[in-house]
Amino acid sequence: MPHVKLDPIDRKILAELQADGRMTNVELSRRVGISAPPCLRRVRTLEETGFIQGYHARVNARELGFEVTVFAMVSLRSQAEADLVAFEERARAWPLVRECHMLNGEIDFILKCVAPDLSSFQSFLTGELTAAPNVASVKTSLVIRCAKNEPGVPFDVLEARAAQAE
Amino acid sequence: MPHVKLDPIDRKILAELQADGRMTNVELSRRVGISAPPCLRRVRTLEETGFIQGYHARVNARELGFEVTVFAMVSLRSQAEADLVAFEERARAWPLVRECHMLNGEIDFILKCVAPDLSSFQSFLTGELTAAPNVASVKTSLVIRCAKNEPGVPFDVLEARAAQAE
DNA sequence: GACGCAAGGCAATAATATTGCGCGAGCGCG
DNA sequence: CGCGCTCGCGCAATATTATTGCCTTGCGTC
Repeated sequence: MPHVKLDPIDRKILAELQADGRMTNVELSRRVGISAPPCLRRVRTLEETGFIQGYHARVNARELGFEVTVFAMVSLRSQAEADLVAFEERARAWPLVRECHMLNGEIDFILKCVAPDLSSFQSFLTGELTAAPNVASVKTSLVIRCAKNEPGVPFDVLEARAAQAE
Repeated sequence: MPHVKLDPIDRKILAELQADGRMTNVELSRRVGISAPPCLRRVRTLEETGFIQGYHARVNARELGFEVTVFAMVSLRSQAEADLVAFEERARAWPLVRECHMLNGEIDFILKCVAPDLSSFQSFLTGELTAAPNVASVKTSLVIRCAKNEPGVPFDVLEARAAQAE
């Protein structure tokens, strides 16, 4: 059931919309080489089947006053499934936490956080995160600068693999 | 120059477009409470001033065959600026690396990587990353599961601060 | 070769984006 | 106070785009 086969046109559509989510359907159809109506039908299908999960504007966090990005490495006391889930739910409820990934190894979770400034992050850290139940230790690293930020999928790698599959 | 003042309508526009980047301008104007033409003019201004940096479709990496996400913590031998920049440029060129952040503390960089499977990640790890000049050590953590992934800005926090500023 | 499906294109229509223009509110100054 | 300026809104007209219906084509099967 997983991995319904996509043809090269579908992959091109995904690549184009990942790069520019507001491209008009006319422009998109031109780029992928078919006319507008079937192109739109493909896009709708990709949305319905979950290949496209949504569209978002990327906003400039710094300009909006979120000067600080921090990665927090969290270790828990108990790794029982119920405790892991409890922590995940807590993480989802914290607005400053934008991502929460469960990891293997020493560290149980890595959180990507944003905050207006260092002091508001620190009050979150001491008042909420380290104070949360079952949290054993938290190590934080401040982001000095961001050299690359391209969430999504490397479509060039995908195409290379698709060519292989021939 | 930074931090031009945005009014509540602008912030609402940003919040709505962050949540749904393909919303039509008429729907957006309805939600923020003004008519379509001035709403579109505001959006254009937000784009030109860099508050909106782009629009992107969020695609399902797993469905596309990228089963593996890994965080790699990289330490360099030299932290001279030229060497940091050299590493950043290398990171930008690796397709599997989707994010590269420079950190304070022990670890110099954290990379967020995706790969079709573990073996292709490991070949990247041993063949490219640890083999790169100036790389002293790399510690990797496999993502078991993702509990939260909402890149962007918490607009509820932003509104709370804006209310404070009154 | 006939049938049926899947996918595309064309043409018409509906919806949306975009532009031009006039209006009224807020503001600084005489 | 009142003039005149500016800014941002809304309305109306137009251009562009999205969407639908329908026909055609290619292809695999029987």
